[in-house]
This record gives sequence, C-alpha cells and structure tokens, in this order.
Amino acid sequence: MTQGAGSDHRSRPRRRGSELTAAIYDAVLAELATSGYGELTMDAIAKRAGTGKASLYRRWPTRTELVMDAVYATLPGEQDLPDTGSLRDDIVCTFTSIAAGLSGPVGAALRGLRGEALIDPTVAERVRDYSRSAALHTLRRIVDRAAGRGEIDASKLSPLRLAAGPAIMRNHFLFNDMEDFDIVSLVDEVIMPLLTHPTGSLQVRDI
Amino acid sequence: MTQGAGSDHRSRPRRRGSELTAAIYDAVLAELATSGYGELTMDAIAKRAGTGKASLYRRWPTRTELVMDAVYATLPGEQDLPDTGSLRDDIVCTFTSIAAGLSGPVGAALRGLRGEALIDPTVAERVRDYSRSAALHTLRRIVDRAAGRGEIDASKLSPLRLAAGPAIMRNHFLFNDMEDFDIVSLVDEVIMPLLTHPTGSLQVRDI
Amino acid sequence: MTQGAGSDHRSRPRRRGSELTAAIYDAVLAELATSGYGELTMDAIAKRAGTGKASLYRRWPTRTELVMDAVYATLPGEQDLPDTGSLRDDIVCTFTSIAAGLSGPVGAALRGLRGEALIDPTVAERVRDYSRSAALHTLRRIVDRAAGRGEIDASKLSPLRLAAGPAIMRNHFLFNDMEDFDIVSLVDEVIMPLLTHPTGSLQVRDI
Amino acid sequence: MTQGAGSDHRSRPRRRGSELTAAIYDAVLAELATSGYGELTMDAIAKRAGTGKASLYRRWPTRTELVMDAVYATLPGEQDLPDTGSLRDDIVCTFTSIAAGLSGPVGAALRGLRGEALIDPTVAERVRDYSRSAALHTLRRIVDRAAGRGEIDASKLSPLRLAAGPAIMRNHFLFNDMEDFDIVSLVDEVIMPLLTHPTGSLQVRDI
DNA sequence: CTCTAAACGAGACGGTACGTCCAGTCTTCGG
DNA sequence: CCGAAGACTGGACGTACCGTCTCGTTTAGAG
Repeated sequence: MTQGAGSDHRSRPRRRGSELTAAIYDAVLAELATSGYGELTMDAIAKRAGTGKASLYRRWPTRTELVMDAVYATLPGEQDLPDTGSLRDDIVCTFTSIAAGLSGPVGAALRGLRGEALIDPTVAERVRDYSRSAALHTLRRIVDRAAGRGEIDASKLSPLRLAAGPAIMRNHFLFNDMEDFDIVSLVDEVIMPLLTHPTGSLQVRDI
Repeated sequence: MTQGAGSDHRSRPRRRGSELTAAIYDAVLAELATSGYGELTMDAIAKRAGTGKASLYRRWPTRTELVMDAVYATLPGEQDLPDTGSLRDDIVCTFTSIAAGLSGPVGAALRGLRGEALIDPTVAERVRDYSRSAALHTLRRIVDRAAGRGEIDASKLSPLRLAAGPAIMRNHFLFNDMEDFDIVSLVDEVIMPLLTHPTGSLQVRDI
Repeated sequence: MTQGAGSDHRSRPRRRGSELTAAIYDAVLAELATSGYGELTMDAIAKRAGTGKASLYRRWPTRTELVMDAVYATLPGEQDLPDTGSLRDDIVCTFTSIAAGLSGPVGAALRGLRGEALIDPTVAERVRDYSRSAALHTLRRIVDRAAGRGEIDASKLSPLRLAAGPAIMRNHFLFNDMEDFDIVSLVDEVIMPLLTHPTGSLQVRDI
Repeated sequence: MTQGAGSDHRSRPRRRGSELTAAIYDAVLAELATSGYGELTMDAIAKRAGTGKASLYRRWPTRTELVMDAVYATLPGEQDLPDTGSLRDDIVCTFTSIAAGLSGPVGAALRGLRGEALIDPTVAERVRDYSRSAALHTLRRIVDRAAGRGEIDASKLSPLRLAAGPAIMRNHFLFNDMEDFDIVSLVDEVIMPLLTHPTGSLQVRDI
C-alpha cells in the first residue's frame, strides 16, 4: 500500500551487468567533469546514468568505492615501461606521462578520494587498498632495470630515497596546480642525485 | 508570574567576545577528539559550546574556517629555532617536535582540513592561505643560519631540494601512520644529501 | 561532509508555528482534492506547502496523524443541534448535514484514514482516539432531548438500537456512493421504528 | 562442462499450475498470519512461496486480487442454510457461524482489502465485485424461506431494514473487536423487530 | 524420443517515496 | 545590540518495494 508505483516507459532493452556498469562509470566521470567531486551525489549519478540508486548501491556500498572503480577503470593497467636506454630519460618520460594522466576529471576524482580518506579513517583503508603510488611503483622498476644495466647500484638505495621524487610530485598534485610543475628539474635536482649519491657519506648518525 | 515555556534559567552570565570564542574552540577540539573530523557538525559544536549556531556563523562563514581558527589557536606561534650548532641536529630536532605536534585532535583536524581542501577547490584556497608548511618554512631558516656559519652553500640550493624532506614527511603524515616514521633516517638519507650534494654534478640535461 | 548546501532564496518572512501549521493543513487538503488519499505523499505535501519534510515530521510522527489533524481542523466542533420540536425531523436534519460534510476532500480523507486503520492495527488505535461517530453521538443527544419532552421512553432504548441507523449510513459512506442514499427512508424505515418499537415485544428468546 | 553461474540445483521438481497456485495461497495466508496485512509484500510472498515475482504477476495483476483469491479460496462456498424451523434461530445460527469465520488471518485479510478499497477507488471496484455481504445475502434467503412458511410478510420488507443487522455486525467487525459482540442481542433487539414491525406505521413523511 | 514453446525460479532493473540528518538562515526572547 | 535557543527551507542520504525485464532451467505436449 502506498508504496512507489513504478511504471516502466523507458528504452528497452534494459541494460545489465557490465554494460550498465560502464554507463555508470561514464556518468560518474561526466558528473566529476561538470560539477567536481564535492558536488558529486548518488542521485545525480543515478539520474545521469539513467538508472536507479538501488542499482548503484547493489554494486558499491559507498560512493567512495564507486568513484574508485570508475576512476581506476579508466586508468591504464601495468604501464609499458619506456626504454630510452638512459635511467634519467626513462624517469622523465614516465613521470611526464603520469602527470598527464592526473589532469581532468580523473585527477579531480583522485584528489577527492584522497580528501575523503583524510576525513574518514574508514575510507582511508579502502583507498589505501586500491591506490598504489603509480610513480613510486614504476620508478622502482625503472631503477631495477638500470641496475641490471650496471648504471647504478640499486642495492644501496633506501626506500626513503626512492620515495622523495614521488612524494614531491604527489604533494604538488594534491595541493598545487599541476600545470606549473617542472618534472625535468625534479629529476635532475632531486631524484638523480639521490639515486647516485654515495650512501652513508654523511652518516653522522653514529658519530 | 506564569513564566514562558522556553525561558532561560541559566545563572551564569552570558559569555561574549573572546571568552565565547575560546569556549567554541574548546568545543571544536573536544568534538574532534571524541568523534573525528568526519562527524564534526555545526549543531554538535554549538550544543557542546552551549551556544547557538548563529553565534558560530556570525564569526566564521564556514565550518572549515572555524576549524582552522580553532586549530591554529592551539599551535605555537613562530617556532623557537633549536640551536645545536650542527645543521643536521637542528633539523632532526625541529622535525621531531613538529611531528609530535601532529598527533591527537590537532593532527586529525589538519588532516580533515586538507581533506576538505582536496574535495572542494573553494576550501582549498582558504586552507592554503592559512597553512604554511611549518616544516619547509623552518627548514629554510635553519639552512640559512647554517649557511651563515659557512656550513653549507645556501645559494646553490634549489627550492625543490629543500622541499623533498617536508614532502616525504607530509605524505607520511597524511596517508600513513605517523608512529612508524623514522625522522633520523629521513634526515640522513634524504635531506642532508640533498643539502650537501654538489649542484649540477649530474646535470646530464644538456648532454 | 558533502551534505546539503541549502541557500535560502525564498519569501521572507519565514512562517512559523500556527501560521505554518495552517499552511500545511491547506496543502494536505489541496493534495487530497487533486490526487486522492492513495497518492498522498509527504514529499508532495511539503512541496505544496513550501516547506521541508523535516517540518512535517517535527510535528507529526506519521502521515496518518498529519491527515487527522488537517481534517479535524476543518470540521466544526460541537454541532449545534437542530431543534424542530419533532424527533424525526431533528434526526433527518442532523443526518443530512452530516452527510453533506462527508463529501469532498474531507470525506476522502476520512475514508482514507479508516482504510489505513483497517490495514494497520497501530493506526487503528490512533484513529479510534480521534474519531467519534458524529452521527451516533448526536443521535443520542437528540433522543435524550425527545425523551425529556416525553416523546419517547429513552430508558428502554438499547445501544444497539441507536447504533443501527449510524451503522447503515457509515457503511454506505465507506463502501458505496454517498449520492444515492436516501436519508429520509433510513429514518422512517429503520431509525424511528427502532426508537418507538416496544422493547421485548418480540422477546422470543425465552420461549 | 563449465556450468553457467546461476545454475539451478534444486532437487524438487518444479511446481506448475494449480499446485503452484495453492502454494502461493498458503504463502499469502502465512504472511498475513505472521506479519499482518500492512507488511504484506509481493517480495515476501514470492520468497515464502519459493517462487518468483513474475509467477505472481502472471496470475494476478495486483496484490489486492491475489489476496482476494487467496482468501476466498479458503471460504466455504454457498453456505448450507441452517434449518431450525424458527426464523430467529436460523438467523442467530447463521450470524454466529459467519462471525466465527471472520477471525484469524482471513479476517485480517478482509479488513485489509476493505482498507485498501477505502484508500484507492480503483481497488474499491474490484473488491466490490468480489465481496458479497455474506450476512446480508444469507439473511435474505432465510427471510424468504420464513415468508414461505408464513412466519412473516417478506413483501413488506424494505432493503434498508434487512441491511440494518448486517451493517451493525460489519461495523463491529471492521472497527472493533469481534470478541465482544453479542449476536443474540443484535437479533432480538434490532433484526427481529425490524422484520416484524408493521411498515409505514410511522410514515409521517407525507403529513 | 526429440523438439519446441511455455512456465518457472531467481533476481537485476528503472523508479518513487520513505524517514533521517545536516547545512545555513531566520526569528524570538532575555540580558 | 548580541547571546542562546531552536524552528525553518532545502537537499542528499541509504532503504524498501513496486512492477517489469532478462536469464537460464525445467516441464509438457506435439510431431
């Protein structure tokens, strides 16, 4: 009694499964592009995708997970490593292409997800599971390959040294405009020096 | 005689100005401590502070600004620089004390503010105005002093090199647990090398 | 975070208290008139009244109670008894005016309320508290007055005999069209005979 | 080999036709008994009956019709008239057995159906088609038989007079507790007097 | 016995209304 | 005027059902 009516006058055939999922992903990205992450609502996504909220909640328990899936579906899988033969050029190449991917709605989404993770610890876990620092991950592989060529001594590198470049780039991505970021300088002034600097030369810790 | 229903029987004289402001700050921090940033609501703050929402909105246009004021009111002003005579030890000392300040409700608030800034560009501006990277700022002053002592050549340092250490620490603060973070390693493996590494020695850019 | 925005561009001054309540009652009756009880939704009422659902739920826990208040607010209080000097004419007069009141949106509402009471026992209680059978109640008073005049012997009347007329009328109101109902016949063929028939003349029970 | 995902491992042979219909009726009554009419949902009925909603909608266009069929399937067909030789005793007998049938889930269903009819005029029509006032219907046949015996003069009876008894009983059934209802008093104080009272003795209408 | 069409079971789909929560604004008193 | 209290408009939330649909499986009946 007195519940929803629900006559169905829409475009048959009804979408299901992956077809519908894809349409929802599109809707999420479209909403992100036009309104931004802060204005992203489940109602709007459902309306834009031409479906009902139930179909969203049936697949994703929270908005966060929906956005994660929508975003990561657009990201390339395992990056093809560039292979210039030079460690430095490989890094420049990789970081540049990653930076390119962080613009537009995808970048907005990633920022938003990170934002929610900062606000809600519950979300933080889920985001962490999903997110790999693409930059750090790829850098490690490039460095390993360079070590194979004998270009550097990877065994001497600490995780912290590898993390420095990606950390700076991520900070810039998150809190500044990605436009005014000079990747070449980052590589030459920070990343390469840390990769080649002799370990322990300044190990004054034990003095 | 017949007193109105919602009459006000509070005996304490009504608070005004800074007294009230301080009470509100306390309420904000208390809410942050018990519920976290995600559950922080204006209603709850007002109720806890024993005031009305209007008194909040009269002072702060948004929740974000209220939290910023509440948090920065608890932070120390210009940090007294430590002076150990050694660049490295000054840095270790400073970073350690900054890290200590980032725990508890204040840390939660800062994370939350950063989070909202990531979600809403409008908020981002306001947050940026307020927030200075304490670590970066202080590091610069310490380095300048060391340059005065002749310990290093500050003129050769690029902003990127200075930024690396604070960037790593911030990343860790934002997205990992601050507990398992080794400041000494950061200083010895990343910051110090970058400060002392000869500039341009690896400038293969022009090759 | 990410909760409703809520900018306020509406007609000030804002309505409160009884003014708002009256506007809501109007909205309920208007919705009843245009859509019927079955299509009555809280959303529609709120929209029509130009308020939010919260203001409805703040006042009434359920739609049923809202409708009851809205309807009973339009009903006249204690009916002025007609006084023709004749028992029969008083009854005809009263029943006719009651029947008149049961048409239009008010009638629809009463039917709807009764309907919900039949479906949900919880509602039934609330409805029972509100509703008095106006017909039965008034009939009793008229009969008592006639007894005062010596027209009949009220002490001999059983409640069941009084109930017959109102029961038939109510049944007709609830399950048939009120238009084709002949009150005069009801009075002459059922009510008056029962009021004047000697009690027990047919007490064959004990035979 | 590779079996489809949603394969069907149920061992029991699939039910069809009247076997399935009977199972659905059972489910409806079971739901009514455990949850009441208000909580009756098509989903729950389908689940309880171990079938799909499509099988319900294939048979009944609305929940109302389903419930009507389920309920009327349990009701006895044409009542065997009692035959005590006395009009009064026949009536008492009949009304008593009808009242007995109105308890339990069937009574709840009938109340619920009536309720929905009051809320939705569309439903009202369907319900009216189905429902015959068993009491009124049977009463008429008993009275006719008594007239045949010469016990009363049926030609003088108006429909309104016949309706009074059933109306009172129905009202009691719908809006009060059937337990505290005295059928004997109803018969002796209302029904019998109206059946035997000389018509028109009070016809003051034309005066 | 095989083949086909229909019915069956399960549940996803597009949709409406629910009742709750909070944002930000406004009103009403009392000091 | 400002403080305290809280009601107001509005919008999104996540849930429950609706009635329809699609999908694979089972069954009955025809050839």
